[in-house]
Amino acid sequence: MHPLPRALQPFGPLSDEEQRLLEEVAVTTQRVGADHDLLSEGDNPSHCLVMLDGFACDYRLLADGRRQIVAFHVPTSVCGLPSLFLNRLTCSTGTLTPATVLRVPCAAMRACAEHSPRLGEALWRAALVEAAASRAWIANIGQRTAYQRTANLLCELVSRLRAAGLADGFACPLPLTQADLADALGLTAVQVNRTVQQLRSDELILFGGGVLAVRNWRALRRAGGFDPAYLGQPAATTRRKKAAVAPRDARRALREEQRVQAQRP
Amino acid sequence: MHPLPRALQPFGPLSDEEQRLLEEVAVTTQRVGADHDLLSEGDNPSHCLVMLDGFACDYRLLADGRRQIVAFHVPTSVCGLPSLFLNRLTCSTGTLTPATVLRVPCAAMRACAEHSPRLGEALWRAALVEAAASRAWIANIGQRTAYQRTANLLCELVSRLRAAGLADGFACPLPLTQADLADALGLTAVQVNRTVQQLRSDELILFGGGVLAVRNWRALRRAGGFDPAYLGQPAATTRRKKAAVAPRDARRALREEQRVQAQRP
DNA sequence: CGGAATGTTGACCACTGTCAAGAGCGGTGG
DNA sequence: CCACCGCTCTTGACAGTGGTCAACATTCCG
Repeated sequence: MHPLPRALQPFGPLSDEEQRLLEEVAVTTQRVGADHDLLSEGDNPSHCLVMLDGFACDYRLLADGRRQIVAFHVPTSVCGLPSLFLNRLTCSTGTLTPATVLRVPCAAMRACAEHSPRLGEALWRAALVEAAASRAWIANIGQRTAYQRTANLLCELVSRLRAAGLADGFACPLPLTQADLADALGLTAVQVNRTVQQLRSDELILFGGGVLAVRNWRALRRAGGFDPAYLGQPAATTRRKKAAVAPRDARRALREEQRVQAQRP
Repeated sequence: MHPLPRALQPFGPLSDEEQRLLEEVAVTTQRVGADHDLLSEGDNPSHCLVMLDGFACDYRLLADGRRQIVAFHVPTSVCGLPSLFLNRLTCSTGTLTPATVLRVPCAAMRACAEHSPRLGEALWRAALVEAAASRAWIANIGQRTAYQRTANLLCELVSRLRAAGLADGFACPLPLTQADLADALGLTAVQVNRTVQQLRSDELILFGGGVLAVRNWRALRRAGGFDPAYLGQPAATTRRKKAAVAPRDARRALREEQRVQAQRP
């Protein structure tokens, strides 16, 4: 199947005609090397992109040169959706490995969306799922320890690579350096190194040579508190119904409970 | 002006007819108390919301009861855009103070967007600006110290409240507890307390009694490395053109430069 | 065969979390 | 009117996660 309709398919079924429409829109591909900026903060790009091959990320550079990666792009990901309707990007997109991308003119993409509502909805869902992932990313960095964070991120990457059909079971290509992971996790490369070693010695993963293999998926998920719901994939497990308690009360009750249990012995 | 068109106006000019359309769609308001969930993770709500009065936030609860706030909603904010096209929310929205909200049926909102492309684009921009804010939030939490983070968040809040017309110069209502800020910043309440005190003693802010007053806007902005571009507001200052250097090279060069400077004395 | 990028390790320490207690303040009910 | 209660803010002591710095090992590539 053509890469553009395939990239949007997870976000809503498309008719044959809609697929053909998309195929006509996206015709130019581009090969770029590693560490190459595909989209730059402040630009007003005329194209958005589909990753055909290679890995990329969205990142923001701080004044002191530190880099925060805010999203990863794996093959089949659509990048640059903000440029469809905003005239100034607020974060950059760069490759992490050599990559091949499909360039899709924004104007044509918008025209398609206006012409076919279902296609427009698919684009909406793609953007909203990405936004949901960002919010999950915030919670990951804001609340979890290095070990938990790393486990969680690896879970996300494996899930997405599996969904993209790039994994062999729970093993997948993951040509990211530990420094890349560090910039994504808000940690230093040294700390990521130690954390990865611990994940290895806990027999949760194998990671090296551009390949990640999960040895114990359940344990890795639990370690990272990973819930795939935000990826837009149907949850594999049954969701437990949340108690209908006001949030602050719930937390208070929980703390109370823990205090009581602590007094128990 | 009616609150719904006013909420969307910053994201694209609307014709009189489009404004009237929106007024007809949004007719029911709702008063709720503090700490009340407006939208819950896992739900498929039939309405999205416009904040008329009061403060709210989007948050995710972790398994251990910790809360990460991923976005604040101030009066005039639109909440719940994801429910327009996703059938399962992945984060909750709850009030932080008593609040009044306008309930907008999702189906009607979608119909409006389909009927009027300009209106649809305004919705797109609203969602994309929110997504951009999430990414900035990630960078804030991932890379900055408590002091910088807090300064940055306060800058964002003041900017948005000013844009909403709720500020008097650089003073604005901000009825958030230090615990709320802590949950937003990925810090503890104790640490936020100490940080706020430092911001006060540095004569950057006054904060208390539900009011925030910025005493030194430039210094606060510098302290937080705040760049308002992502809020969709035209940047107040001239943007400096970024050097056309590959990111990794740029960082390497920067580190090199710092090392050299460190050797200087 | 070098040289650069990446991964690994150790020593040290600072920022931030944790725990605990107390102060101030406003609301509520007797 | 006052006492009480809960929430928020504040402060101190202490601990620990993770950062910094620096060196070395290893792999990859031209």
